[in-house]
Amino acid sequence: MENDPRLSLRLHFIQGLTFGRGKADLLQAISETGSISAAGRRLEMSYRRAWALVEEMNAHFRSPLVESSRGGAKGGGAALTELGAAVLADYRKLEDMLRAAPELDRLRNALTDMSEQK
Amino acid sequence: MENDPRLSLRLHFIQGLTFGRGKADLLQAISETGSISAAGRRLEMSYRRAWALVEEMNAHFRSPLVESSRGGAKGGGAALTELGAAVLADYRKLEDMLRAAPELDRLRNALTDMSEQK
DNA sequence: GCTGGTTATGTCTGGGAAAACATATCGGAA
DNA sequence: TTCCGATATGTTTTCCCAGACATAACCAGC
Repeated sequence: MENDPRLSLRLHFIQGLTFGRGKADLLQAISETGSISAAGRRLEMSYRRAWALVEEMNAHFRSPLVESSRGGAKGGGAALTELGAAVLADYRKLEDMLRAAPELDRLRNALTDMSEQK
Repeated sequence: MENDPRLSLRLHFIQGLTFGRGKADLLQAISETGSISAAGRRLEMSYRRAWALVEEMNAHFRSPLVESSRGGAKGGGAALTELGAAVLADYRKLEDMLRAAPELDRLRNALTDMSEQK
């Protein structure tokens, strides 16, 4: 009952900001692991990249989606802000809505059957 | 009543196939102009690119979305197949559904106000 | 048998994004 | 005061895709 690997939804707003499955999964992984680096490992992306995505999100939203702290016993950590959690939830809602749409099934059925291809 | 320039929806299926605003607009332009090259001009993309997109779509769907003919008085032309029209219509439906969703408004409102930026 | 506009492809190259690599910094705990 | 794991960035390298350019094939009509 994990996320449907066959589909992802990318929203493209003006001025180049996009928000899609990658950022949503990253937010979720951060909220579940408590750190950017652990989230990066889970999603098999470099810390560099995960951090860059977080920075991009924080910059494009009215207030940060992720807040982080350095140092300490565990080296630091990160967590979703209230807005971060809300954005993630809204995105998942849109995903669910899409997944439930009959038009999506029709589109899928129109695709070539890839089950036997590499 | 034109398409919302602030938003675009990209569906990403397995094996690298994506279907988003660009391909949808191209299909629509082909159906309205009757040729790939005219559609490309309208959308300000090279014929090379427009044709490549058509080829990609035709390859990934069970049957072609666009059928074309060469030569003749007008040099040739292209038109949507029944499936092509159906795919386009379904995609627009999904767009509309998304646009009407309250979650999308919430996401937009959470973005930084870009009205005063370059 | 030319003409013209279109479809259909091949090739080359520059730029930009992603990955790889490298540090610097932080601070609680032991 | 040393250590560790995490945050925070700078720099370099790789690589792929987009666009530019070029050319062939097609065919109704004149």
